[in-house]
Amino acid sequence: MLGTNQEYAKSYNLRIVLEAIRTNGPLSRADVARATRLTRQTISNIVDELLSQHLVSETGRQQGRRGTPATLLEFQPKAAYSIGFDLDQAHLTAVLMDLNGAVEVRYQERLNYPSPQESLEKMTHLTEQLLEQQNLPRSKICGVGIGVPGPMRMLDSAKDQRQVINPHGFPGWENTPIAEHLAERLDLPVQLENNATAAAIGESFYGAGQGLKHFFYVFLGMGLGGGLFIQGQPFHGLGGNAGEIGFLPIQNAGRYEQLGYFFSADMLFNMLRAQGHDIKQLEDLAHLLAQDDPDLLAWLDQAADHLARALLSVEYLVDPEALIVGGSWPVPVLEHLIQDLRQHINSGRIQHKSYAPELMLSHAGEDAAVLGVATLPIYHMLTPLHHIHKEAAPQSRLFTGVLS
Amino acid sequence: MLGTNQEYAKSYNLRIVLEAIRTNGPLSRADVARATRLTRQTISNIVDELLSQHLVSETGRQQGRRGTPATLLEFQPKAAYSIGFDLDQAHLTAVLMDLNGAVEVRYQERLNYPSPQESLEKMTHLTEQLLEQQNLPRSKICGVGIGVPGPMRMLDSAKDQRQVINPHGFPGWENTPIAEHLAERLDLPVQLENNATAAAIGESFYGAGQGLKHFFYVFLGMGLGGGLFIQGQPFHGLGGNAGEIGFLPIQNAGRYEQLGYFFSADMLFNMLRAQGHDIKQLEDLAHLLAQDDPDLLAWLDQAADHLARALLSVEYLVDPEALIVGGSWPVPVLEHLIQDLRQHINSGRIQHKSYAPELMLSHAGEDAAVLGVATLPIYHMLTPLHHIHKEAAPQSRLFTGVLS
DNA sequence: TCTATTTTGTCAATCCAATTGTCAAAGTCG
DNA sequence: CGACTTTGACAATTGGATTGACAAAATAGA
Repeated sequence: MLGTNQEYAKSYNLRIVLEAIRTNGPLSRADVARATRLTRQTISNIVDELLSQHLVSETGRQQGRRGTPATLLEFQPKAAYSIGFDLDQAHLTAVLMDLNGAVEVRYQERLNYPSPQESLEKMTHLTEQLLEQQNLPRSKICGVGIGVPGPMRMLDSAKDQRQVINPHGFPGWENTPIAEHLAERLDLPVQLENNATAAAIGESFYGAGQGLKHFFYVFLGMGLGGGLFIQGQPFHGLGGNAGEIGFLPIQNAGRYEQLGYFFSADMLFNMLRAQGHDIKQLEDLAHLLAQDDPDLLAWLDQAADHLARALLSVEYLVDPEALIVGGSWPVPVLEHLIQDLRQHINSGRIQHKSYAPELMLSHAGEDAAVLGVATLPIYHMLTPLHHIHKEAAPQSRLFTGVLS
Repeated sequence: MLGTNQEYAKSYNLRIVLEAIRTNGPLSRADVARATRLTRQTISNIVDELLSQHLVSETGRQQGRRGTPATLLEFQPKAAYSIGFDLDQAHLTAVLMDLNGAVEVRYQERLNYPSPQESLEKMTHLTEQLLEQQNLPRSKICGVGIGVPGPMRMLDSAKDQRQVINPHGFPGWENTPIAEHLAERLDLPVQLENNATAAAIGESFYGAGQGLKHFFYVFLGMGLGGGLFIQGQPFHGLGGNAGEIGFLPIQNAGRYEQLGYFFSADMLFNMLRAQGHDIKQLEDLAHLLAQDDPDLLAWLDQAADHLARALLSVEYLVDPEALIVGGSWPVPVLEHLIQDLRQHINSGRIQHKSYAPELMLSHAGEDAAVLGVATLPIYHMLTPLHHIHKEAAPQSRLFTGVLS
């Protein structure tokens, strides 16, 4: 229960102005003033600060209308960069992206259940290498995001601090404060998030979720994850497990089973191998689908049936604008699943509803997780503060003078 | 995407200070300053305004510690009153309550599917009568809340304007702008809410939900309703139907059925009457339960089984702190249902979780709906603004000078 | 008992960001 | 070409939080 003051109001306005230019730009100062209901003078002052930080630039003038031609302001995506690392049981994927989400460098390495220590080494080394290769000063990196599979534990709900716990089928990672360790080594702010939520954040910032207030994100990787977006913000719930539909108990043949059970890639691989298929990784599923393999199709259909029921619950409980399906599955397989899902959901939706959430495919493609993870520091730096009281200060390394 | 300024920051601080005193009072100015991280001087100024509006009063001094004895400030619940009307197919219930939620007058009348016109007449008349009886000037009424069963439609999501649509089994009420009509007649601000959400708001403000950030409220009346609280605020979703679990499709014997079907009081009454019981209204169920009536027990158990699955979905999707069960059922029947629910939920929760939401009974008792409805205007008047931008102005009639 | 210390709440002055008002510049409309 | 619009900056004002100082009133400890 904290009060606020001018300073916090200012940092709020700063972010609002920057966000307006970023998402609707190019805009003139007068445009921004109208959009935010602040005065032109106020916007002028704020824009001066943004210009001096090179977060926006003046690009051209708008002619054709009456009056003085307006000076157009544009967001400068190369003002800073972000690094994302996505870790799972079999890969380390890294990405360097600019503030617009454009990938400058992508790197991927196959791993075999890496330990936290090993991962830490690799991430440290990769970061230094990236900075050198791209000739970027450390001060231009606004932060590092790490994505891990599986649930997190809320350590300090005020600070939104979280830790990895019990990542499903990923031994050695229990209770590892990996973000703190990497932050110390790199002297950069590091954010940790489970890769499903990170993908949802990425989708909301750059992808299909742009502009949506409420949506649910289904993340398909080696398992099943989910992320819930409410009021334009990721929602974690009490313990940080909101949206984790992988653990959802559903009734199957009379007894309860976790929904994630029907989406275990390991189990699918074993089943397919037993049928004589040569399957090593998720990418291989695209081949099988192209051949209309009946085993895969049957598995997909059953999975869709169960998932559809969970999504119906989401629809009626949360009443969202969209259900977005993404993850590291090959895109054709995702598309097939979405078709299946659509059928199952429609047959379950009895009530004649005047509207229904849209079921759509993630824009990010198979790299949804890394892209999401890399947006974490950007999101924290740029997103408008939703609470303007005295604690809502963001921890962005860059532009602390401006955006804090 | 709106900016903010000093004025909005001030109205925010005003509410924060009042809320601190209301919920944690009595407090000294210095206490409030520490709690809000504002300066003592700022608090002094704000408190002066609250004193002049009689929203708080100075009550005694705190001795025993070092230093000047602190002047204690206390919330003044009689500074204003609120009127609530709960309408359903068979009743009109009215309540006059003070800002602490204490009921001054309660009135109930049995009705038989009243039309909007008839209800409007009755509510207008009752309001005038209440004011006269209690000798209250109109200016002391901060607003009127109306509760109706069934779903609403979001008319203007920015202004949170909503209308009744298709109330289940309540003909003549489709698309009725009842709130606007009553507001015009009474010249008072009127808020409309479905009674399940209203009950949840009441519970969060005065009852078991006090202090909880995220909870789900199950409302049992003539049908099944629900309300979702997120970040301490009622959450409506895109179309205003979030939490409406009555429409949730669940699988039963191979085909989908709406969850509300298993909670239809009309169908229960018919069934019990066919068994020879004399049942007219919900209150009569208490008798049957006291006799351990097997028909009722079986019905309750089946209902609990289905509801438990929905609540499991809530648990895993939203990760709330509590699930609260309330409504207009007799309290003993609610208690029995909760016992049943607890068993069913525990048997479904496979994952070994380190914590689980608490399943609890509403504090409000059988009047949960009216009490919740009457808190609507109070909630809107007192609750801290969550968005401090230029549109978040509250429409409270009273104290507009202060709290807007 | 007396002094040092702590704490409260107010007064006065300052600070800071948004607002108001004005105006020159630069275009379009008729 | 003159009337009108629109932009963006300058200057002065406003309003609310902050800072610093202080008197008053209590307790702790000698």
